[in-house]
Amino acid sequence: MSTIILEGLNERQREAVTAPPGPVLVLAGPGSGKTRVLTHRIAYLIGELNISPASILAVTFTNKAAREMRERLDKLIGPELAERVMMGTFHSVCARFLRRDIGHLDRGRQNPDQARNFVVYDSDDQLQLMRQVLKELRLDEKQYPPRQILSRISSAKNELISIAEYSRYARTYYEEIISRCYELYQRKLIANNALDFDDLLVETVRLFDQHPDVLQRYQKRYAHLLIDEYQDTNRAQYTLVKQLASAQRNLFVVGDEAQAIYGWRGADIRNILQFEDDFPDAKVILLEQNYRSTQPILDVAQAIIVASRQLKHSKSIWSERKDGLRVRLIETYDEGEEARFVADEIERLRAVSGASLNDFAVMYRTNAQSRALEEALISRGVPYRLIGGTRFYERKEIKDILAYMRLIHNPYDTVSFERVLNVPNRGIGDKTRDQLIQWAASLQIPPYTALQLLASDQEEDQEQRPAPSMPFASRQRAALQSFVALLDELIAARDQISLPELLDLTLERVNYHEALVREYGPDEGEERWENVLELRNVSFEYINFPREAQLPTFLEEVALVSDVDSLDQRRERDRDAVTLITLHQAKGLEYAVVFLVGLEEGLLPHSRSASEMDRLEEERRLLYVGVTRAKERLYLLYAFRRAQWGRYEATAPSRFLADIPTMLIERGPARPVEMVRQTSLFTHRSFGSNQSLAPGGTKRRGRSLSTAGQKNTKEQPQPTRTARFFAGQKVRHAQFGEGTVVTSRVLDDDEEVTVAFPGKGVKRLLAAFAKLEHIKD
DNA sequence: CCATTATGTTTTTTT
DNA sequence: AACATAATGG
Repeated sequence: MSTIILEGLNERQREAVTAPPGPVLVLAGPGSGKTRVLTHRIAYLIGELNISPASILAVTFTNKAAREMRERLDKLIGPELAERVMMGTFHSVCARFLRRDIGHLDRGRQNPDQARNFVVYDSDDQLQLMRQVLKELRLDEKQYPPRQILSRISSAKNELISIAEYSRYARTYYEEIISRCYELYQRKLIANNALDFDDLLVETVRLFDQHPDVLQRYQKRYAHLLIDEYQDTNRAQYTLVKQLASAQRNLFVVGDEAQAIYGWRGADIRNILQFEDDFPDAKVILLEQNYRSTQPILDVAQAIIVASRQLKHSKSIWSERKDGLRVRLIETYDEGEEARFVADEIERLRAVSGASLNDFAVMYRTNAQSRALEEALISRGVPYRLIGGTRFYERKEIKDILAYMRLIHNPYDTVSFERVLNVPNRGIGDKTRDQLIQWAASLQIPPYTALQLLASDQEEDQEQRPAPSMPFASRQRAALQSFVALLDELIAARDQISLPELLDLTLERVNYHEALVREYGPDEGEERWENVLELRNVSFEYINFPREAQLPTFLEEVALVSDVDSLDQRRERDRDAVTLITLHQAKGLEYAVVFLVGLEEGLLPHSRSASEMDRLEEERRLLYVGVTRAKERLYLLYAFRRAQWGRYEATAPSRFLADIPTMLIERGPARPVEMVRQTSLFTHRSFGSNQSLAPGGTKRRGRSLSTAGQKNTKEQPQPTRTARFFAGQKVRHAQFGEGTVVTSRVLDDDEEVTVAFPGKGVKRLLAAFAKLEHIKD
């Protein structure tokens, strides 16, 4: 056995890495060396079992994870072998399969070669297309918000529900409308030779389903599958995995149900919970040792997660780093003070410990929360990097140029066509555009073909009046003709020059720099131009591809690579800066110091998730993910009031905070006294004391966070029985010894008590059953 | 057709 | 508060 493959792995990790081929489920707690296990597993398959790297397919959730895995594998087995392993996200892997085989599907049957040149629509493109759909169906956008319809269609696709099925099961009028939109939307996608994100998965599943011979080929080719973040797979992804794995059953999946946070986009936690039902002979391995965080941080994480009701595999994570700083809980007046606290604390810690700014991250639920933080950091001159937000590839100027590129690649793409038609302003207004579309529709040809017709017609009978079927005044005609001339020139140049040259030619021909300055003024115009130049830089990375492959490859990667892992960020990596990031994006990352801000009702849990149990539990897991990102220090923050849509609203601390035993937390106004505002203290105290009555009418004071944690007005169901246990009380359990009550819930005939036992962890018990006893202080 | 103004909407999270 | 779309007037 080559030692390097197993070096530095613990017993469990080794067991996972060296498990015989066949179904394997690795339940990996946060920080338990999951990526390590995956990479070493691949190395083991190649190095020990002599499996060809080309027959291994590793699927990750983000491009970033894929890249990281590849880098680590490089070091382990060398780049020659590593690069032959197929790695990528579900979406990018499917895109590659379809690039090759989409011709087998009916949508591509007529012209397989053209079908393979499909473009991938991002959410913005989808929106534009849906607008076209609504317009055509004469539906009011107010009544049927395109986003909402898209989200319903997306859910349907994620569940592999076809148009036929959807319309068959449509029960309400609204569903009926959606099914009609679904149908036309899909027809338009095909007409534009486009696939949306969901289609990448759905069409691949369909391909495998309808063409067993094709499936068989892929099954043979990829004899060993490894899937990361299995808890976040949706129905389509799950089906795909089963299809590919069903022949050889060499399926190695890694996941953690406690970190499932993508239910809102169709991920189904049951996929991981039922793995053993799907593969009864599966080997199941638990990775519980955490190498990232100190025990005090893990205690808080554990307290949050055990209060959940849904988790099946009880994992309890632990660390050898028993001592560490207690987690701090900070209340501030508003988001401004919250941000200033964070900025000050970063500066303070940096001064005393000499830590690098890269060691700090601030995490939040919604992107909008980054603003206050940015302001505070800017005012102190602390460099930061904002992950997500308006992504690079979603910026208008970038999308405009990309739309030109896509149109050059595929002039029948109507979404790009309409986007670019009057960018920059060339005198083709809404009316002219609609006329063109109408006219094209009446001839049953794509707008681009209609334009070509217009242009050729001009040449043939010059001086003639426009044919009656062409409803354009001469000025409009001229504008349209010059547009099509431009487009045709660029298309003609496409295969003659390199991608960067093509980009430059486009920018020059549309005078884009000048247009930006004209539209946005010199300052913002230049800033946006910088972004365009950035895109130009990216284009140089494709210069070594064969000429005709440069543009398609570029477009593909741009469509599937989000900013989290974009080239933009790659260059950023060595910059010393604080990271601002959403909780979702933070999954898989780690930082020495983490600030979790905005831990308030309505934000975490988010108000749109509060109504349903499953979504609420997902919010809890999101907090769990955030907490477990921290290696050394963790700060939990909430504000007394927060501005939303330009208006301040009083807030209540997140209910999840009430699940953390007080003794695990250090509460702290770690700010100078003069910063504490009288109003804040006063109002807050009265706010809190209103709430200090427990449901049963007994006072619960001080020791529990839950005193501050309850919402004031909302209906608290009145229990029929009075609670015997309250937060902060000391209790004794026969097996676990002495502990402190965290929360208690009265059930029909018993009481469910959550108790923190020092050294034993946090347990949920039924009071009568567990024979809990009170202890006098 | 375009610039200005009025009005409405947004914020959940992402491949 | 910030941004996008719709309405209005030049």
